[in-house]
Amino acid sequence: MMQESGTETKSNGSAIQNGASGGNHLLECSLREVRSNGETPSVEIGAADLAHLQQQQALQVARQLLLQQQQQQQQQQQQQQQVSGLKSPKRNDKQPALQVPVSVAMMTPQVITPQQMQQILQQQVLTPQQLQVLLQQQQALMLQQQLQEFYKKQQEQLQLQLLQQQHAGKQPKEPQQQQVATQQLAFQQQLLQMQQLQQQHLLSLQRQGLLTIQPGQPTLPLQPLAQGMIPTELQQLWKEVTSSHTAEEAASNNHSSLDLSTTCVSSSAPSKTSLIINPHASTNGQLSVHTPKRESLSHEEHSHSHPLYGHGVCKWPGCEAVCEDFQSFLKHLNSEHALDDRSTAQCRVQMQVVQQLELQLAKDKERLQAMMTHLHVKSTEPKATPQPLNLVSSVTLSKTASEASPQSLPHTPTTPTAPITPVTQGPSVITTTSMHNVGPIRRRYSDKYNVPISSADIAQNQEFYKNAEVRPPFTYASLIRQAILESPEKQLTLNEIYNWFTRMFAYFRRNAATWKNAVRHNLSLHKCFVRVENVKGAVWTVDELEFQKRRPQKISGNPSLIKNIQTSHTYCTPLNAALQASMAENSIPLYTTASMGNPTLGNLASAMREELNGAMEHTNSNGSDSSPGRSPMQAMHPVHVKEEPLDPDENEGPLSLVTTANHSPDFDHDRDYEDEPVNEDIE
DNA sequence: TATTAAATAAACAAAT
DNA sequence: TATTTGTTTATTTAAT
Repeated sequence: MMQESGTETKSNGSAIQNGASGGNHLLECSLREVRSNGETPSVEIGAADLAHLQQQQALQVARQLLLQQQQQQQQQQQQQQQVSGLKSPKRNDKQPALQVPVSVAMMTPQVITPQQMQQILQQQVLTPQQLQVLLQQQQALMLQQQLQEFYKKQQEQLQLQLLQQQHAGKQPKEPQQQQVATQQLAFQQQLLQMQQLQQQHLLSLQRQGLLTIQPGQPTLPLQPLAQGMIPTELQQLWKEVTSSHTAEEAASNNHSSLDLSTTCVSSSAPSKTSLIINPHASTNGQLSVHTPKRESLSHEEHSHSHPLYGHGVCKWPGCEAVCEDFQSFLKHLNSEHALDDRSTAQCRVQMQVVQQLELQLAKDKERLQAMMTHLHVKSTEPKATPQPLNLVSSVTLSKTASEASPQSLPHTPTTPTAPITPVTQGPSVITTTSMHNVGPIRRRYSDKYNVPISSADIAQNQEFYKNAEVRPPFTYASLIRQAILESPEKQLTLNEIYNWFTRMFAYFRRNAATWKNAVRHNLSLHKCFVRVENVKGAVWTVDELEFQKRRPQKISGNPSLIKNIQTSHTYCTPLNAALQASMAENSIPLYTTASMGNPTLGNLASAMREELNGAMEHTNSNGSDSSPGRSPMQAMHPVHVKEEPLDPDENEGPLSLVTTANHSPDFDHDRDYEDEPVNEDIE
């Protein structure tokens, strides 16, 4: 099982390399896709033959396009020398389109002439961000134009072929037209993939130091990316972008360019819109939010924390020249990485690198989302396995499962733009510690301090555990406490606790005798649970002080974890805000103590506080002072944390559920499972 | 390796 | 009497 997942990860991680070297595979995949989608059995020529033919044609045409493009560029250069500023008014037309989301600008696609571009650059009316947007737009436009041209030719050829077929086989027309469309799609895919492969190949070569891009190389594979602009313009653009910004700005800059360029390449889905700059890119906020900062720009003064300079080394890709100080670095930068074709090409390569990474990340995110959704859905389906579903094994299986079974989730291609934040990898639900659990689970889940828990996780996890028969990674004590704290009066009868368990966790809808016994055992065992005689019987309450006494488990060997904890500790207030926002986002009713007497958010905060306190105690444990009360959290909810020696009985282990189970929409409707006989099926 | 916490199982008693 | 509730002990497992 682990091996499976391991290899999965591995193959994912090396996707870029695979992409670089496995071009045929990619093409085959796309062709297979196309075939499966649009195969028309009535055509005499085999689909494979056609595809092969088309592939060759596509290659030829692509080569022609490259040559034409170079010729065009030369012509443009000549024109540029002849004409000056004739079309300069368009510059003003273009500017607002840049400030507006890119997609708007793309609605009236216009290729800016090199002259215009030069003027824009010279007069510096645009911010570097805008310039880069412009750059991307131009590339996309040119690419689109060329593709259109390409499609025209392909269509002509196809029609010729089809005519021949008609004469030969008298096939009905409709399927053939469909085929034409399908083939066009295939061509589009092929061309894009070819470009992608070219770039990847070049990238890998360059990375290995096997290739140095020389200016003016006639068949430079990078050329297609720089379509529509002469290298000098690109360089100027890039100079604007790179030299006039702080590291931070440069980072966001990169990001925007990345989004845009990603769109050009990420068109594995053969849609025309994929050639247009993705609206998603403009919604990232990077593009429109930026305000012009030209006034304050003096290039060298800006920040010695140059993104291309660090630890005395030039971080230009493939350079690593040692520069003693920032000044020498700047000299080096200007001399070695001046505005030439090589630097420009390297910039493009870097952009490709980033965009590939982004692409990969997006894919993996989508995959994760699908996995989560799959598990969620799966749990509602009749299950073949009598054993409680093990989360990790499910996750491990989910990929193969989703691949194998068509009934698995609908993949949503629009996921990247969906409001659902992809679940943050790591500490939340899926923990490697929950492995191997089959049947009675003895495993303890010590991910108690694997905070921070993202609010999205919380919402998702809650629903997840509600529907998936996955054992929650929380101790019984934590769960019981949570159940009690969620109740309006902070007290529950045993039966109500049972009901909460079954309501909130699908896992506890079976093996009732076992877990109920455990619940009772925990209630009796832990001092933090206080039995109170009531009119209608006995109820259980939580003694928070006792609960706080629990000895937190040690955090060891994961500084990043501790760091995270500290971070979230510090920013717990924003965290709460984010939490609310997220819950609103996810349409989860937000119960507050004030509004409904339900302490959901308060509990959540307190739960987090507890976890954080515990964590902080331990991060400070080498010192004498655990000082748990000084945190902002504590300021909000002053709870003392005793530091006396602890009774093992009071120790509580893995927690952090509190956050999970808190936002149940039907959270205070005890009726859900109240009268239902709990499945006592398997014993 | 020893210790500890948690899960699990089970015996038992009291209350319902 | 049967079931539920509550307590306690023992054992196993995993983490530290």
